[in-house]
Amino acid sequence: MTTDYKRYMVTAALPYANGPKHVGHLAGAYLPADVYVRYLRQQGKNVIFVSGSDEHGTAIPNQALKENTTPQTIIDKYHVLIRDCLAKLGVSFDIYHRTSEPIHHQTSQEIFLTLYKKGLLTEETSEQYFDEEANAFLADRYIIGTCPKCGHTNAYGDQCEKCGSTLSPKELINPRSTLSGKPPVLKPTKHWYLPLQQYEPWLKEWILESHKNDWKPNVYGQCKSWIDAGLQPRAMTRDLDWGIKVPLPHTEGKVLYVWFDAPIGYISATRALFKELSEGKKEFATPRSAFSNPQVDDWKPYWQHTDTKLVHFIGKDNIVFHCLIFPIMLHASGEYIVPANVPANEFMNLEGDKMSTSRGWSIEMHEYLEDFPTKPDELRYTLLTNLPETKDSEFTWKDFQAKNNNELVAIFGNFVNRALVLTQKHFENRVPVADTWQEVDRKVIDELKLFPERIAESIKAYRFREATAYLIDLARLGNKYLTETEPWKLAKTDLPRVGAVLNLALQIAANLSIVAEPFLPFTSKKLSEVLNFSSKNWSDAGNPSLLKANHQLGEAKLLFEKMEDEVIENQLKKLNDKKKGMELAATPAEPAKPEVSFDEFSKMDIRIAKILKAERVEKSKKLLKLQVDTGMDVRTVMSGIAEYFTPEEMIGKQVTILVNLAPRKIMGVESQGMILMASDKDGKLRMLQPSEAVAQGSKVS
RNA sequence: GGCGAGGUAGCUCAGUUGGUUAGAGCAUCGGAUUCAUAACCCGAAGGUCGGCAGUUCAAAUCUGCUCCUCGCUACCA
Repeated sequence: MTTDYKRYMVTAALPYANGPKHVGHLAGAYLPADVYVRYLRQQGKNVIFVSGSDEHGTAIPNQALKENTTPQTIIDKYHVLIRDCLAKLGVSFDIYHRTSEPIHHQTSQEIFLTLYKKGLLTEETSEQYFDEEANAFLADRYIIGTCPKCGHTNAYGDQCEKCGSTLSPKELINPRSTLSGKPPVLKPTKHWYLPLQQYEPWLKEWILESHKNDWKPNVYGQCKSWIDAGLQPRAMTRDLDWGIKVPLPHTEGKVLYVWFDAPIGYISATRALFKELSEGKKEFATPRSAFSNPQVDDWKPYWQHTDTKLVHFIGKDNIVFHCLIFPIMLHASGEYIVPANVPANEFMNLEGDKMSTSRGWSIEMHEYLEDFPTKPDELRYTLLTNLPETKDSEFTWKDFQAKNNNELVAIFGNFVNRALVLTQKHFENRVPVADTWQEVDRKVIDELKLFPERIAESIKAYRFREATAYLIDLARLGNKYLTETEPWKLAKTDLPRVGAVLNLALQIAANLSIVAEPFLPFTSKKLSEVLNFSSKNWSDAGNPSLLKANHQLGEAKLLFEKMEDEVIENQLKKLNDKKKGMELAATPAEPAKPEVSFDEFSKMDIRIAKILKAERVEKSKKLLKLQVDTGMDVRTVMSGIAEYFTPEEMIGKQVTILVNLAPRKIMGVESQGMILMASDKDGKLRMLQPSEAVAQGSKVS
């Protein structure tokens, strides 16, 4: 795949504006994308890098409910927060847009209409929950009920926050509307579907055949899995009042599915970039390249010409949308190109556990920036050396400290400092003359010349961790050179030779300032100032005579500072405190279910029973088959508790059972009753037992 | 249960057209050095490449089975 591309269109996943984003998101998409793009710019390539806030979908109004405010307030708040954090961390978008902007609504509707007019969307009427009192279809989030997976009584229709399962409203037990509190009714509603299965042959050809070798195994594997499983028509519209209106008549209360419009946000952002450039505005745009005489329609080549290389940087949770659904949309429209690659990363864990904003186990970007406002590169470096490129990786604060102290300070910073201090001491802070090169110098120069290509190869192959390691290796080369030539000793006897050595050491430093730019842009800039050398052109890298003799150097300063144990201990403490805080905050009792009468309650016959036998159920992860003595009889109950209890520990236990629940066949076995369990906030189940043993069949009332 | 991705040195991770003593960084130990933020530089030690079987002259790498982790998905609570 060495096609000569005329331009590059690089996207980083649109962060969902329902909350702050953590460093796992950075490691997943934004940092690798930024390194890639910065490198391309240094190569003088024509490249545009876009992202923006994803502001539609059910979770936004959901979050608004939680924060007791409006969806608009939510997106305004998090759009600004995320945008500013990414900027402070050096992520160099040409534009950071947002999907609530009119131009995005327009673009999304255009693409929807293109598909519609080509007859590529199918109309289907299905049964959706409707609140008769509020006279509205209920979005998934407006339906609450008992989670079928963990028994949580206030699960949302799209997701159970207790166990994290993705749900559909119809799966909920005892659904009720959050608008009226009443049970909703099923009512037919019309939606437009994209028949994904029709594109299977194309997907097989495009991904399974032509990208077998150049896409990452994790990405390719997941695509194959989905394709092999058989694709289904997917609804492109929803009954919802928050989002982009469906551009067809008689569709009040219907919007485009958030996953339809979100990736289109990349296109809208590119459009917005050229619109602003052509009008001389910079509302969202922060162009990093000079665009000569930009026109409104200049976005088109980036999305429509086959000599453009389109690359999506995302986390693994987005693979199906970026590799299958969005490409199908683009392909089906007949007007757009599809991505050349989607180098999705896996997830980054934190201190041995999964990162999660809601559980408080995370390092949010804004939190890091508050505590380390002058250290964006230190975070970039730690993340880059440990990106989850092939499998989930792990961030620890101790590792952060070690990488900072042992690599950035001791190798990179120290090398530059050594060269500068010696130059100040012996040559009045000017680049000394290098008369002749000796054997040792020539060897170092030969090695130096290899670095830019080596680093570039890794970047081009999306191996950013490896590329970052090569960067440090260049500083290592410098340290080794100084140690071998020992200029501080020669200073007493052979000053011209010292000059030659320091000249070359400074040339290495200048090279570092160029090749470090994609990875450590702030350090690169600082180093440039110290050296009074500004070129960032990649083509200059590898050159051993970037700095002319007698060139005046700038004021020396340390590039990095050591991090003490205390700083790290504070962060660990902070992390644990935050987690505890979140657990407490999550504890408040959930709102009660709708009132029931005594008669309704007394219909339920709840008893204490003893478990006589318990066994696992073949082919089921969650079910135990129990024989229980109810005092009246011995019966079989299927219970979904296998993930929390072993059969052995259940035997002989007294539990609470609903005995007059209608029997139901589960996995081919008739279940006569239901074991009642207390589900903890993390979804864990606990038996409900009498405080002292009672007779089997004792009534609970 | 199905599918996908992983399981390689104390830690974090590389390593597939199968081929000589399996690599890097950090940590550890030893040496050398003092220009430098006690940093750098050199060297050593450290691995049944999850397990079992098979194909092969040769397996971390291919095949089958198996165990463990993660993700999606299914039965179900």
